[in-house]
Amino acid sequence: MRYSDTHKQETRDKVLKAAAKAVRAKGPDGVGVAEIMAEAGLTHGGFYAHFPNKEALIVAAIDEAFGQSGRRFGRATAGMAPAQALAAFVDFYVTLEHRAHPERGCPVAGLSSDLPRQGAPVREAYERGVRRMIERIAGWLPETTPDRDSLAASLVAEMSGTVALSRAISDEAEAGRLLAEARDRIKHRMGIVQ
Amino acid sequence: MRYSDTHKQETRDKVLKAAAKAVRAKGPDGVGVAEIMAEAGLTHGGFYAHFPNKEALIVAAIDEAFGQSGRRFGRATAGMAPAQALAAFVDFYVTLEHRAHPERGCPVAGLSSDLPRQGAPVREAYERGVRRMIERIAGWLPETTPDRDSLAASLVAEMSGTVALSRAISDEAEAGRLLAEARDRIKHRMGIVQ
DNA sequence: GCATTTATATGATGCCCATAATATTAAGCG
DNA sequence: CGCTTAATATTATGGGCATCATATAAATGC
Repeated sequence: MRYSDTHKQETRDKVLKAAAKAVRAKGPDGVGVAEIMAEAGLTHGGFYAHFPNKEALIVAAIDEAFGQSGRRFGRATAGMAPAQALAAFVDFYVTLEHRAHPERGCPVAGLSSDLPRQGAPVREAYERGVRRMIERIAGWLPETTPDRDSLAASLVAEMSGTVALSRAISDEAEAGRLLAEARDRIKHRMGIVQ
Repeated sequence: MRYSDTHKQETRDKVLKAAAKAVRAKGPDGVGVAEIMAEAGLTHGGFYAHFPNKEALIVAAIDEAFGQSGRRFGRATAGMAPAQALAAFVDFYVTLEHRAHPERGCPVAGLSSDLPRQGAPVREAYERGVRRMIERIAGWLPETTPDRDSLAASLVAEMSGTVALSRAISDEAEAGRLLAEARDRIKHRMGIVQ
């Protein structure tokens, strides 16, 4: 059927958003084409009209996932001075909310161990996203900070590692304490002594 | 065929070791029973004489993997005073060598994003291992440290997060710099200012 | 040295997956 | 208004997987 000019684009977008969610929830290999299409309200047959193969979808989904969580963090820190933005970022990232929702969370926290096993195109998409995240944080650090990129990478490692670790702790209250203490330590390390 | 009394035990052990390796290399869902049995020099049929099902093998493999890397770290820090052991641990963990070999590395760095998707028994095995690792590190921290367990957890998060992050950086030299800088920062944070 | 026993092998079943070929459907042009 | 065309659905194919039933083989006890 010949749909409106924008229809295919809209469908592609729905598929992509479903994939970005599913990929974070179940990992690139844990999710199926048919499942994603169903989530988007379609059947699996039409998939290849939108993407050449599953890997291309995963690449696009990783980009989309980084884009989504980037925008989300952007909103949480909009209009703030660098130091405030940093603190707000930590308070937004290192939380029980983030622990509970990998499907809409940061791919670095949710996909770190899956990615090394993926093919080169997927790994490259992930690496691009990681770099963007490190640069964003580096930009918030005082210009006088020695080795800003290195500190930013270290902060990304600690924040994502903390959220990942908190997901291994089954007791929610205990995980909450772990996250709260980590927030304090991280902000302290950033030079934000509150 | 009736083998010597210890033969079945030995076979189980070979299967388990193959699984501990494979699970870290490919993730719990990325590895197949047949593949593991082949790695152990057997065919898939005999598997169910050793384990009731795949999940039971994964549980045992996670325990074994934590045990292995625990012993490995134990050897790297044997006979050292706590402060030296801590430093040696960091120098052993946060390395290109560890980045390059997930299959014999720490499960916290290599399986963090896979685990939340596993069934309860597997998650419990992982949680036990994580706790043992945190306790080991806490035991090395000075007794005067306030909140030793919390600092230990924070260090585990940063170390495992750093190794995981370094696996996303394709350029080895750049990954090497990231790891070297992280080692310094982590030891500094532990109070080991070298 | 043969029968019993038990570890491992072979082969089968049923399910899920990615991909592809073909069929169906309806929007909008003529 | 009906034909063309493009978007999506249906169905097919081939492979991989966990699990299980059955077959084979060899070491020990008699």
